[in-house]
Amino acid sequence: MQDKVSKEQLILESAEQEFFIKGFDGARTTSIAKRAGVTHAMLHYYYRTKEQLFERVIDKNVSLIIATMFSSLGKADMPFLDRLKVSISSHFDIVASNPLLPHFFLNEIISRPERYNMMQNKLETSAKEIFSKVQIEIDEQSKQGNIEWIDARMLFMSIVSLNLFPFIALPFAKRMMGDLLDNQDSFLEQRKAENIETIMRRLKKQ
Amino acid sequence: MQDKVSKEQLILESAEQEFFIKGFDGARTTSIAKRAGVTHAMLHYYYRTKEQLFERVIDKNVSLIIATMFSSLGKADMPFLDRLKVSISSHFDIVASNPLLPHFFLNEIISRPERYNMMQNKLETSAKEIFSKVQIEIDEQSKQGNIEWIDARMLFMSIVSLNLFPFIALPFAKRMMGDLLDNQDSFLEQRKAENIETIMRRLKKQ
Amino acid sequence: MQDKVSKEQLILESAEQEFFIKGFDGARTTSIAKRAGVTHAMLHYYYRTKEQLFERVIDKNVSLIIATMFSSLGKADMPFLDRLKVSISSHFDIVASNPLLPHFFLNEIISRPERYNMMQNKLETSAKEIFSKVQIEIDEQSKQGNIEWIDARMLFMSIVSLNLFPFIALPFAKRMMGDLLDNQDSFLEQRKAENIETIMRRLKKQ
Amino acid sequence: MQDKVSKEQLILESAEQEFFIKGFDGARTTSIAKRAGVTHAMLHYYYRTKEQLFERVIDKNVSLIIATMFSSLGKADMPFLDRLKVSISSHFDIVASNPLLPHFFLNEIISRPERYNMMQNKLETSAKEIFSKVQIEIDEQSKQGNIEWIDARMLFMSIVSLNLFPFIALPFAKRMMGDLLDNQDSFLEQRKAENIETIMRRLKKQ
DNA sequence: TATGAATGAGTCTTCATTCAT
DNA sequence: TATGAATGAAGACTCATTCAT
Repeated sequence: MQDKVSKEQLILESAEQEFFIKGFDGARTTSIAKRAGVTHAMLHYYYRTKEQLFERVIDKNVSLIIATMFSSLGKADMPFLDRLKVSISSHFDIVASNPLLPHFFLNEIISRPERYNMMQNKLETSAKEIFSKVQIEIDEQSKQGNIEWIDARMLFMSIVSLNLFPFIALPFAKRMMGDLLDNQDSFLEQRKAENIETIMRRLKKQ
Repeated sequence: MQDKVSKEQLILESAEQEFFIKGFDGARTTSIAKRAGVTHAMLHYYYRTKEQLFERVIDKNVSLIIATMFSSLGKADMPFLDRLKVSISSHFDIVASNPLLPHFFLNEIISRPERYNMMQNKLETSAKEIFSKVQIEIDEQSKQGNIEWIDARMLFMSIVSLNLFPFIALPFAKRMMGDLLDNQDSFLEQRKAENIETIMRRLKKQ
Repeated sequence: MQDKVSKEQLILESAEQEFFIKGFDGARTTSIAKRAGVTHAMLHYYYRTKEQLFERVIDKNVSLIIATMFSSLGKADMPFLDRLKVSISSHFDIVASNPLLPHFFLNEIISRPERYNMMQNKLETSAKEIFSKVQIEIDEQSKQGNIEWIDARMLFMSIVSLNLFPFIALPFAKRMMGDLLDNQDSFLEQRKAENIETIMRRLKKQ
Repeated sequence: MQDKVSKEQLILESAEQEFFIKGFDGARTTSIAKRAGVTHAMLHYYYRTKEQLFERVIDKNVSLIIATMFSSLGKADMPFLDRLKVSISSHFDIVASNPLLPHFFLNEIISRPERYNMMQNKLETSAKEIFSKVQIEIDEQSKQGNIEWIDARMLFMSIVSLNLFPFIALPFAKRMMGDLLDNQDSFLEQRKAENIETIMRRLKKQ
C-alpha cells in the first residue's frame, strides 16, 4: 500500500527535478522513470503524457510560484518599512528553499506563454491589487515625509530582481565569487541582508 | 564567393535566433536550415554537428556575454561614483540591445554546465581581477568617507541583478505591469534611471 | 451468482459490438471493458486473451453466420419456386436484422483466413450437401420444363450477392441513393422484393 | 536515379498491399517498410505519417474506385440493352483485375466515413447524374415496350451486388464451391455471363 | 471474483547525421 | 559546394496481459 502511493509521488518528484533542470524539451520520460525507479510505461500509466506530467509539476508549484512573487508585499499591520523588511526577507527565504524554481519558472513559462494564461490571469489580478494597495501606502508615507516616493511596480521589480537573480545565476557565479560562496549559508545571509539594505536605502528620506 | 561566405553566416544567424528562443534542446537543425534558406545537409556541411553549431553561436556571443556580465564595473578615468553611473548605464544599454542574451545564457549554462568550463575559466580570471581592482577603490573611497563600504562582489551582483533580471522577466512582466510597459522605450529609460538611483543610494554616505 | 453470469455475458456483448464495428485490430480490450462497465482485468479473467474473446464472439454468431449464408436454399415442402421465394425472403430478413454481421464476417475472414479453418470445414460440408440436394431439384424441375436450368452454386451466389451486398454497402450508399433510402424500412421491402423478382425471372422458363 | 524514383513508389505499392489486406488498423508501417525493402524511417521520410501514406493509397485508387462503381452505366451510342451488357461486362473485368479493391474500399471507407467526404461528394454527384440519365432511358424503353420498368438505382444496386460480392466473398467461397473454382478464369467467365444473364432477364419484357 | 498496479513488447514518429552524386 | 536520399538511434506512447492482494 504504502509503496504504491509513493510510486505515483516518486514519479512526480523525479519529473520535477528533471523538468526543473532540463526544461520540458530537454527532459526525457525514460530518464524521469529511471530516476523514480519505475518502468517507463508506469509513468504513462499514471500521467498519460509528458505534457500532462509537466502540467502536474506546474500545478504542484503554482501556489509556491505565486507566493514567490508576491509574499514580499502588502500584508498586515506593522509600520510600512518594517513590514517591507520582513516581506523581502521572507520572500528571499522562500526562494532560497526552492532555488531551482525561479529558473524553471522563467524559462519554461516564458517560452510557452500560451500554456499559462490561467496562471497569468491569476497573477495579473493579484499583482494589480497588491500594487495599488502598496502604492497608496507609498503615497501616504512619502507625503508624510517618511520615505522617498517610488512607483510600487518599480519597487517590486527591484526587490524581485535582487532576490531572484542570485539564484538564477548561482551555478554560474560559483566560480567567479571566490571565497564568498565557500560557505553558502553565510553567503545567503549576507545577500539577504544586502538586498534589504539596498531597498531600505532606496526608500530612505535624506 | 561572396555568396558562400554569407551562406555560412546566414546559418549562424538563424541558429542564433533559434537557439536564443528555443534553447539547445528545443532547437531543430532542420528549422535552422529552413530559416536560413539552405538545405539541411548544408548546415552539417558547414558546422558538422548541432553541438558545434551551438558552440559557434556561443563563441560569437561570448564577448558580448562577458560585457553583459562585466562592463558594469571599472573602466575609464572619472570620479568613482560618476564612473560607476556611466558603467551601470552602458551595461544596461548593452543588455537592452541584446535582450534575449541573458535568458539564453543563464538557461543553457544551468542545463549543461559542463560545456562552459573554458568560458568559465576566462570569466573567473577577468572577474577576480576586476573585483580586486574595484575593491581597492571602494576601500579607498570609503576610508575617505565618500561612500559607504561594500564588498565589490556584492555590489556587482546587485547591479547585474537589477540590470539583467527585468529583461529575463520582461515577457512575463508585461501582463502584470499595466500601463507601465505600454511604451517600452520610456519604461527602459525609467528602469535604467531607477537602477542607477538604487545603486547610488546604496553607496551614498549618510 | 446471477451477477457473475451476466458480467461475463456483458463483456461478450460489448466485445461483439466493438468487434463488429472496429474489427479485431481496431478493437481495444480496454474499450470493451469500459463498454461493459467492468474492469479491464476482469475481461482477461473471463476470456484470457483478446484472441479468445474474439473466438467466443465468432462462436456465438457462427450459426447466425451460417444462416446468413445458407438459409437461402432448400428447406420445407412447397413447390420449388415458392419455396425458393420464401427462402430468399427469410434469408433477407435474417441479414436485415443483423446488418453488421456480413461486413464483419467477410472482413475478418479476409484478413485472417487461417483462423477459420474449423468453421470453413463445417460450412464446406453443409454447403456441398445443400448444393447437391438443390441441384437435383433444379435438374428435375428444368427437365420438366418448369424452370430454366442453372448451376445451384451460381444460383446461390446470386442470391447471397443480392441479399448481402446492400447491407455491406448501406452506409456508403446512403449518400448516392437520394430519397430512395429516406425511409429505410420501405427501402428494405422494395429491395427484398426486387431480389426475389430478379431471381424468379432468372429461373422463369420463357 | 531509377532506383530512387522507384523507392518512393515501392513503398506506396507495399502500403497498398498491406492496407488492402489488413486495413488501416491492422497494417504496420514497419511491415510495409520491410515489404518494400526500405528502412522504416524511409517510409516516414517520404510519407510523413501512416495516415498520409494511407491517403496516398486512397488517392491512387480513387478514380479506379469510381470507375468500379459507375463504368457500368450510361455511356455512348448503342441500343440500351446492348450497352448495358457491355457495361456490366467491363465493370466485372475492372473488378476482376483489382479483386482486393472492393473489400478494401467497403471496409475502410465505410468504417471511417468522415475521411472520405470529398470522394463521397464526387461520387454523389456522378451517381445522381448517371441515375437520372439512365432512368430517362429506362422510362423510354419501357414505354416502348422493350423492357420491363425498373428504378435505375435498384438496377444499379443489383449489378454492383452481383459483380462485386463474388470478389469480396472469394477467399471464403473457395472451399465451398468445390470444382467450380478449380479453374478460376473459367469460373470468372461463367460468373460474368451469369450476372449479365440475370440482369438481362430481369429487364426482358415477357 | 475482483481490481489497481505493473510491465514488456511493440508502434509510430522525429531528428541529427551521413553519403552518393 | 550543394543536395536529395537514406538511416540509426532514440523518443513518446499504447496495449494486451499478468500479478499481488
